[in-house]
Amino acid sequence: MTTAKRDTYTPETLLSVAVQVFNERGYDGTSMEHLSKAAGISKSSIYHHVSGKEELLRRAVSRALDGLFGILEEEHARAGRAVDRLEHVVRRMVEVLISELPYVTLLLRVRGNTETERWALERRRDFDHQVAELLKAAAADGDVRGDVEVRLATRLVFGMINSIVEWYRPDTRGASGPEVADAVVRLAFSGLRQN
Amino acid sequence: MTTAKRDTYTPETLLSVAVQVFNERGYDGTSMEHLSKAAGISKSSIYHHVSGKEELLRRAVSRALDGLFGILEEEHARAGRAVDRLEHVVRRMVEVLISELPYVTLLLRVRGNTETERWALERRRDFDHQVAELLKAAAADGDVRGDVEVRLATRLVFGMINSIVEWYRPDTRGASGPEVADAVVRLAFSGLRQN
DNA sequence: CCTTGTCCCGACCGATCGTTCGGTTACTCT
DNA sequence: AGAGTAACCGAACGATCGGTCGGGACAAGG
Repeated sequence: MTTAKRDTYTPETLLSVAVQVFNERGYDGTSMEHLSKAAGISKSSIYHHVSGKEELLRRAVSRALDGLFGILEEEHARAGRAVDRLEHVVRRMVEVLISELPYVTLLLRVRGNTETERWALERRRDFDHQVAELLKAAAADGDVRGDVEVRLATRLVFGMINSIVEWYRPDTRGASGPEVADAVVRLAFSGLRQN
Repeated sequence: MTTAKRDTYTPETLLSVAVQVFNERGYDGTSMEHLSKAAGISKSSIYHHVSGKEELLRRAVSRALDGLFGILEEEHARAGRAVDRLEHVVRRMVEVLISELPYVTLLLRVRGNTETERWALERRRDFDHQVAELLKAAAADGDVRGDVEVRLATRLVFGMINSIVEWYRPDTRGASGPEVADAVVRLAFSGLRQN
């Protein structure tokens, strides 16, 4: 059997390169030629590992979505007061965004041109909806301010969180992951919490 | 002279159609064939009105940038206490985002593949920097909470504002423009203001 | 009438797109 | 050594890309 493979390209190593290029040039703006140059492999060789460009996209957004949906299954997201569960989800969203940065970045830029992209958009909407329900429950408990519509507040907080992919870079000596998570929670909840 | 033109296509009417398609499919994902179908005009006829695909992009992002930079020249953005000027800029940003929605949407999705896109990114950075200076001044006045880094807070508030283009639709009976502006200001500043 | 200029079109250009194919290299296993 | 196969490549595929070209339809001015 081939238990010990030579460390050549695998779909995973190829994926990490592809996602990086996708994020720099945009998915539509990236050609297979671009990918082959970045990976140091011939264009046709890519097809030995993956079925095509769209499979790379599907693998990437799947990884991002798995990370996000995993949050909802964590204990702190399932038990306790709604507002506390919400805070946990928000903090963990930031952490997942940062730990899976390139994959989530790609997910958040999907437009819906292909079947894969539309599937990704649908799952995203599903996730957003589940978090919105959490915020609605917190509002029903009276733990969240009532002068801003729940639906609107959800979208704005999501916007704040998701914007992290536009500027966060792990190498710079700027704010670290936990620092960012703290800042987001503080900023979001000092606006959301009832004083 | 041709003082009274027939109401055929102009660069402006063409632009509004193009921007809409760009936002649906992405700039790179939109072909001139797509544009010609959407505009009800032949592909080659488009070149009678504009020099090409990139000019449409340039016109669109220019319009968005003009709207944003116009805010900084308003009196309420130039005189008064820094925190009040900041609040005015934030509110007006939301209003401009909504009034010029498709153009700003396109601007915020630019990636930097062409010279035009890189120019747009540079002007965006310039605008962001000027608003960040405003927030820094408000922090120096002690009007903004000090437990979140200024640079980080700026980016998060920008993220919240800019996310509006991802979900706001003028036709739905959801929150209206002023309502959204109020919500953003309230959410952002109850987290930013010193209590 | 004829000219002039605007507006528009189908046909076509070279380049590039994502993908396929035939074949070569290089490693693993017996 | 020889067989088998995973990894890789250059060349080429049909399709589509952004853009060009020569000319037709039509209204305005003489």
